Amino acid sequence: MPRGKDTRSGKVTIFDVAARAGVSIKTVSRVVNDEANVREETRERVLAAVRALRYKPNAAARALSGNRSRSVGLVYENAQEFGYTQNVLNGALAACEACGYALLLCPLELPNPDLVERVRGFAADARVEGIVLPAPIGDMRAVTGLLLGLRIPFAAIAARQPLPGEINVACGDRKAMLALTEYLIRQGHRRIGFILGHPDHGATPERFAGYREALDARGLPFSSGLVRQGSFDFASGKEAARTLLALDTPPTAVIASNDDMAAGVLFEARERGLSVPEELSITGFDDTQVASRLWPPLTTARQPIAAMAETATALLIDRLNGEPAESPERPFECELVIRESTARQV
Amino acid sequence: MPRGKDTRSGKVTIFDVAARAGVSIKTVSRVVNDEANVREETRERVLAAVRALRYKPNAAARALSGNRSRSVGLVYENAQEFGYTQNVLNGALAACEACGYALLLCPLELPNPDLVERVRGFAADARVEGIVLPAPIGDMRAVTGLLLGLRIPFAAIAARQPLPGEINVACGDRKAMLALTEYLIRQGHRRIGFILGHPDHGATPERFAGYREALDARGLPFSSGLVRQGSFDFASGKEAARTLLALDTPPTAVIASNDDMAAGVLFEARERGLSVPEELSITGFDDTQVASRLWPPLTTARQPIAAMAETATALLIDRLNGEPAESPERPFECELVIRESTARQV
DNA sequence: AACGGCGTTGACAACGCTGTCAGCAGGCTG
DNA sequence: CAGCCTGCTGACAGCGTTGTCAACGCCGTT
Repeated sequence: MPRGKDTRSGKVTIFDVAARAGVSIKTVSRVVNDEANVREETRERVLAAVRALRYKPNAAARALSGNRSRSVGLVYENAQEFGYTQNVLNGALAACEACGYALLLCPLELPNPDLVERVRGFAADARVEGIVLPAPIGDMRAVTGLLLGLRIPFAAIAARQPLPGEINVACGDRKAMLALTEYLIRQGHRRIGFILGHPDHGATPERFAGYREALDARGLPFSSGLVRQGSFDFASGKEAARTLLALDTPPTAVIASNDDMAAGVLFEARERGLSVPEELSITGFDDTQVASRLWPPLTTARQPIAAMAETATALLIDRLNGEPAESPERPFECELVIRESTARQV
Repeated sequence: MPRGKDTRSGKVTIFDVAARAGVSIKTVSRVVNDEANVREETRERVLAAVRALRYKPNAAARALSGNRSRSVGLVYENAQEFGYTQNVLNGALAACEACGYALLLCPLELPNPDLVERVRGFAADARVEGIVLPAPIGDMRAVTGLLLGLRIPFAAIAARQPLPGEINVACGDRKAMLALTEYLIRQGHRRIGFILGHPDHGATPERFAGYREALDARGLPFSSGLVRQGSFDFASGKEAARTLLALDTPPTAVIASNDDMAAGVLFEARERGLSVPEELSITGFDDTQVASRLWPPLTTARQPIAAMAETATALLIDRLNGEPAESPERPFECELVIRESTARQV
């Protein structure tokens, strides 16, 4: 008598399904895993049994037997500013759910001297098949090198220097920043401050390039005195604004490389009693949740972060399943969002 | 010859450890799982072998054999406002990491007609041993009833009606709101608006009770005309403020039951050209990230959400391991945080 | 008629661990 | 001194799947 005759508990195994469909467990396995070489009629008989018994394959047994955990990891920077990561998380979860994968999280406090050991431990403990690396992690050679050595596939989101052959999903930062800057210029601004993002992020030079390109295109002089280094967080935006607004001839507009820093600029402007946008125009980038909740709501560029994360994760899972997954040729597009933090300069 | 002699691949199994330590695999298992009845000297020999070989037990095999997945689920409301959930997530992850558990996520869009099916599917697919239910999920009978029926242990965070015998971790909302309200009264405010939280949240009536208690204690009349229903999100706070500020004699201060709604109140005040705090004092609750990034930064009550989530998760895992886990007797304490969104009423 | 190939199916052995139970000392009790 | 308990250890059988390989029937070919 075959195993698995125990009907009282909620545990339905592959034996129960096989018995009901009148086939061997191997055939059930084939059907459940969508393998070839099963007669159509047999497949349907098995599927009927699966439905009738509400059979769910046991994940642990699958993982053990097939040596595949069906889970991917998300290694992310656990910053106070969570808007970006929130979107990444939603996108990655959506892709995992669609493919029947689990998502395991590995928050990172940066900078972190034990970075490599932490990621190594995560990969070993969690036995993830692949890892999603949102910016700036995807550009950290310590991490990507480790994963390459461990032969753990990964997918980067918005990496600056995507490794050849590895998945990377980017978006048209440069183009969007160009449009954002041109918009300010059309509004009459001539002295436009710029706050760079975190130097490790791939998007940082891209966005800066868009800014410079717009100045060139409109024949405005570039002045490095109007550029400040930031690190994508509120505090760095505030600090950058402090020195920009203390200039003898301060800028009439400030572009922050993301929304969190723009919030810092806005805060600093308030503290100085500057009215926004009348005396200072401010823009962010990303259109995360914070952008529309500040007052005035931020003019910004909407980056489809969740969609990018979903695509990256889906591509990663494809690759794990042996399908040739190429990074999308055309990057995702950003969209200009004009709100009330910017005004015509008179 | 025993199995597991394969040294070339990175896979170190319990057999390798047993061979090196000169014991049976069962003894290695005992040591790794901290079971009793192992001689101290044997234990140390095994531990030495574990370290030398960098042995990590195979999670899938453990799960299959022991019928324990060593993972817990987090079912949460996937709202735009993510500050609360961000803190819950961090706390739950910390507890899981400390105990060697994995955390699986189940975001919920609320309201959701397929709620029960979704949670059922999550529990079945993910094979979690237990589930963490942050507010307001912990008060949804559809969910708790399902889990009770499935015999899946759970731990609630800030449930209004904690089920007897089930874990619930709460904090002194009422007391903190009382202090917050008294602070405003001491500042000279006499007409204080109040925006209720989401009716399904346990904290909502608690916070409201604190507000009323403060009015009573100070001999101020309670007027239901100064109370509005909200739902803990930005938009509901803004809408509530709209009707409060349109009153013939509008309040001089508005208490929002959380920071996100306070952000909405602030936004509405700005749109109406009211200066904060000069013409209107505003307070939030929770002290999530947004509170200190708005301008002016919010006076609020700091709720130790991450610590509560960590405690709830740790208690849940204790219970899963057969240890009698009681909800903490004394609730967590909130702390008043005075910032610039409130001022003396002259 | 014999043969090879292909599509389909099933028997059986892993996968790496934990649970169960039996065995073996050594000390204590009657 | 027998008998028993207690502490420690190991042999072995699962756990529920997938991978491997053999077998079968049917087809077309030689």
